[in-house]
Amino acid sequence: MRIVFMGTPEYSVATLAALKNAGHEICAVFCQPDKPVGRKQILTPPQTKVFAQDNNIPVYQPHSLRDGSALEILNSIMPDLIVVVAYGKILPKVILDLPKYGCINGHASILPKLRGASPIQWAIVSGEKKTGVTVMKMDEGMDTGDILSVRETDILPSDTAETLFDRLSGFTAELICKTISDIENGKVLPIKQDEDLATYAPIIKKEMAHLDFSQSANTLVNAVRGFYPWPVAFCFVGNKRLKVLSAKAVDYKNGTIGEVTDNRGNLVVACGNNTAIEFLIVQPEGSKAMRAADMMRGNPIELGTVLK
RNA sequence: CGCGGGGUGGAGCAGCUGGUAGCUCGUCGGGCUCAUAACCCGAAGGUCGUUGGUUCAAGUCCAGCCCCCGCAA
Repeated sequence: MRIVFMGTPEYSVATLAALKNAGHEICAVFCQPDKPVGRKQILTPPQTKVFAQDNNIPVYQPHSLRDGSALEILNSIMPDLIVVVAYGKILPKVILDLPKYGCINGHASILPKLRGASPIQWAIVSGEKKTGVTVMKMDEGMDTGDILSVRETDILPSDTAETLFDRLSGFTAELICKTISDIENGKVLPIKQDEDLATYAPIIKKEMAHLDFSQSANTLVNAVRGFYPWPVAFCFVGNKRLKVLSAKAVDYKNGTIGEVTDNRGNLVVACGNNTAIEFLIVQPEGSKAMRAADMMRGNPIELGTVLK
């Protein structure tokens, strides 16, 4: 099949590679423009662009899909299908309608749950027991298209957004390829989404990862897992930021909300509902990540200190 | 020139007013104990990021360079 692929980050690359390996003709890759990254603001190309260039696939990075030039390009390509995975832009109707088989999207949740930009993180943060990927026929709404196929996976206690990204990235690649062959064979059965069950996973802002110790320890642990490796859950010790990369719920002994109740060899903080959380891996401002016990050795936090 | 913290034995840190390095932990050996993130004794392990400078003498002052990190974007 003649396919145009739209996707930007590392997460999308697995699908792009799988499509190519499946023998499809990737006519073009669309991705976001190169962006300045990090402290040095080094202009960095998206991972899908790197892959495309390595494989001699034409790359387009339009700032907008609505100014006509993208449509012009697509018209000249006349793809059979457009595959979208984590592209980061809304496709206008004229583009949705252009390919013979329309546009399909791999979304990292079991729709209609967790529509939106950050379904993987929110699945963990909100304490879901399972999640998955959905391939849908795109329409004009945000992740509202008819469902073509689904694959589920359990969220393990050891999962973080990082591990889940990994797993779902692979699932998406497999499911997209399978769904495409089903489309070719006329075997797909589009299913409408139940609007009443829809939930949303908004784009994540750093402030959302600010730990609120009035919540219960399990909720906070979920935040730590879901916001890893970005933006990383954090709190403040005095006026110093402390990132929490790994934590677990432990038995509550005493202490008011946010109070350090154990600082001997480990770091335990009292949380809401008479729960307590132990920080395992932390990163003090200006330092690298380290075990909490190590930090306490060189920079102990006194018992009774209240973290915010 | 966006703001800021930092590079010291395996880990985390101290060493701010210059005179060859200290703390907590870990490691190794030994002891004590029913037992312990317990305690006691002993040991190994550091060209103090790098280059140059000031000085009788620099981890400690000065200049340049490299690297790591928080914020901001």
